[in-house]
Amino acid sequence: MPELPEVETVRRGLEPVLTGQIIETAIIRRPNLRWPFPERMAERLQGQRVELLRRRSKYILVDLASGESLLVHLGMSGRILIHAADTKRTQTVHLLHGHPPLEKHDHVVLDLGSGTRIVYNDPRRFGGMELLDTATSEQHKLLRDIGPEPLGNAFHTDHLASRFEGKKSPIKTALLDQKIVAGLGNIYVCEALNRARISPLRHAGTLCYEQVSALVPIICDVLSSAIEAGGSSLKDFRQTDGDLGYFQHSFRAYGREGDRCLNAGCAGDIERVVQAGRSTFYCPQCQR
DNA sequence: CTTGGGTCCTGTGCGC
DNA sequence: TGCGCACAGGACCCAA
Repeated sequence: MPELPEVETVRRGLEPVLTGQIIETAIIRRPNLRWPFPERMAERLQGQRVELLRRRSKYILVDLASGESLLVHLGMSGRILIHAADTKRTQTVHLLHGHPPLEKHDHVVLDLGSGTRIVYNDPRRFGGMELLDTATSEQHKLLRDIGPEPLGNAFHTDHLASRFEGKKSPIKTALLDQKIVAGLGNIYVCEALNRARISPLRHAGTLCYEQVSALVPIICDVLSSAIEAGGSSLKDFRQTDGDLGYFQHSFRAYGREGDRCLNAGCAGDIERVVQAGRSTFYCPQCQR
């Protein structure tokens, strides 16, 4: 599910309610997600003050006063929802903070000093959590090999061109490779390639410098626009307040099989092919 | 080293 | 109505 824009949307939703707050209680309701939860995770979270919320690629990092950071990945179906303390319900139902009952797949719950409750829900459990040292977080196994942030200064034509040089795999696959550039997933790769009019089937090494140069700002634009729209909601994704993202209304390729290509002057139709086991949507007419 | 395929897991929607 | 299958936003691991 969540690619960089969705993860950034979640980070921005959490930032104002988590920053400066104390995690009073951490409830961990199963032993693992994709991998086991860290040793004594609840104890290491409880009583900690949240200093900062960061994002690296598709990971959210919650920096704690202890010098550790909670790393969270949402996998395909992960969701984080914020439940504000409900004083009205607290009075009428005599609950501590009036939170609704937990649901299926609510795996981790953080109760804050403010009474706000943060709930991590993930039906498919492809997500994961880790606790790592804040100071050396960039060197952690999960983060150290990840390529530059696409919205940062290190992502530029020279970088991408050198990573594509001699590469035999299709550019679609190359852009999904987190070691080349961080945060892109199936949707935004399809969208960026359609807008750049580059075929997803092209071997990455065959792009000329001018094409790479055109692609870089298109990737930035697609991601920035999607963040502004609160991400894309296909089925599961929700912002932290439960709202839908709405960038899916701006899709020009993803999920539009059989529909007309929206690129200026193009009369082609979007087709679906499978690459490396994943659907690719593109216009064979204008994407070359 | 690179590359492609299988795998983890649950839910939904479709054709029959 | 019910069943089986395909498919879903990710990414690790391993064989070739």
